[in-house]
Amino acid sequence: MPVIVRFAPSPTGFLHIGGARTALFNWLFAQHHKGKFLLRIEDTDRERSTPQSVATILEGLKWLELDWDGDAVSQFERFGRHAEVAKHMVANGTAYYCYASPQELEAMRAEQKAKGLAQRYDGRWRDKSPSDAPSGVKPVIRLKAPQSGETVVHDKVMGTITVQNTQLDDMILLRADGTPTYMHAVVVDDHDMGITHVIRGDDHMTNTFRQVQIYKAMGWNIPEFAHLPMILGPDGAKLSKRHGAPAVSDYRERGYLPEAIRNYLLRLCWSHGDDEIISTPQAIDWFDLGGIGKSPARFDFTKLDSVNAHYIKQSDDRRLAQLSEPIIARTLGRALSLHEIDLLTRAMADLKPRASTIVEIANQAVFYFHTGPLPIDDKAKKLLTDEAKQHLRELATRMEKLAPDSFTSEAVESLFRTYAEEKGLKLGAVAQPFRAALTGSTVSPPIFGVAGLLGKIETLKRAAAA
RNA sequence: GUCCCCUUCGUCUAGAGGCCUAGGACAUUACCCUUUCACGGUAGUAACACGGGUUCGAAUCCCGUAGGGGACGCCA
Repeated sequence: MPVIVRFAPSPTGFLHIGGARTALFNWLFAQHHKGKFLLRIEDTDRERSTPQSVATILEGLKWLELDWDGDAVSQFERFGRHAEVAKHMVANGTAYYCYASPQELEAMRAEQKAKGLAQRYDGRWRDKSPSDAPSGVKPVIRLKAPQSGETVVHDKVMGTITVQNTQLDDMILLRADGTPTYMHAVVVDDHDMGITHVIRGDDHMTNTFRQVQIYKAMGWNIPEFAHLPMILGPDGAKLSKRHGAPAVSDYRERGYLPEAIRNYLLRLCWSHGDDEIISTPQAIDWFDLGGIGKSPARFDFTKLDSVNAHYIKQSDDRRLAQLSEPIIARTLGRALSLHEIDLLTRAMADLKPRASTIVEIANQAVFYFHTGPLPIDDKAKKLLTDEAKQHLRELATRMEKLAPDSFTSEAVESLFRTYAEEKGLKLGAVAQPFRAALTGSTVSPPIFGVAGLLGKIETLKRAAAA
């Protein structure tokens, strides 16, 4: 039987990084088994669902390159089918109408809480006959859940878990307005979509018992379940806005590469021996439910940085230039010319080993593109002593003699080395002021490479301005 | 409160009763490389939550305790 999985976000906000992990695992599982990865938007909550959220979520998935099969299914649009199934359950005796008002139920729960009891629906309409129905009240449909025995779930991650049926109440399947509850809609949709494996966050773990009861009431096949442990913030609390970057789009803005996010997320709660850097094709080949751990993982931004740094080093220079250009443009207040983008691309070999995000690359690259006076930071200014400037002037005279065509990093370097040797100086004594003059900073890519890239005219201009 | 789940270095994890003197990665410390910062290389610090069992032998199996997370909506 072919594998069919789904990712089922509710469109009430952005794509959460935890949701991205769930999507990734589903996608990987489908790829591994050459099955299908479907997308279903759980938008039955009309109050909170928005089209913008749907768009944001789809955009996030696309950015992560987690392509789904077919069109995204809107759960809300299937409400007729949900009602049909609920009514069928009433007809076959596994569900019933309940006329209790929300206020009445709230009072019931308050009383249970006051008595220190578990808060559960007490089944007050379970055995009443339809003739007892008050007129003018729209009923909800509730599941007639088994009141004895136990419900067992064989989870692919958590193992076999059991709950006593006395712990579960008669949940609502269909609201008074005829729309389905989440619990009901998930089961009907998963069944109709032919979902074979339900892979989701373990906040749904205890819901699974109730969902299994619906499958059983309808006599449907129960899919396999795999519940993924939560992703926690660095402090061990549930990952949220407070931790800085809950949304997938945050990572994009901060200069992370999608393949790095995928690799990092994969390694949270899943492992393949000691392997850390795992390419996507390799991940597809290796991914299995058995490799998923049971305990929740904390999100570690530092480790993400190092994974990202790895993928940046591997990345194509042209792509990196394209990705960093908009950030440089924002700093400069103008777009880069094609010629400048070409320069940026050629600088990338020196830029990328010293950056862990695209944003860092961009920040380190800005100095190449200053056309006006170069801003020089305080540390760099201290390097430009009178003595250093004197050396720079002499060196400039020597550099003047190089033809523009032979103004290469090698040529400039050997010129500097010769000069330092003649004067009995350490290379750093002339290279550092040179760096300050060309980049305005004490930290930069190798300075002779910078000079070569900048070219004779710009290099001498900056040296003279210092 | 009731129920369900989880617990190995600071963090992510390897580990399926003897291969464990508990391995790897990130972080961290020292050194090497070096024109700066990085990259890279070498070495080091650092963990089986606690208490009982079972067993010749337990990080691994069982039972408690503690801590953490989740669920208990006409939200998803």
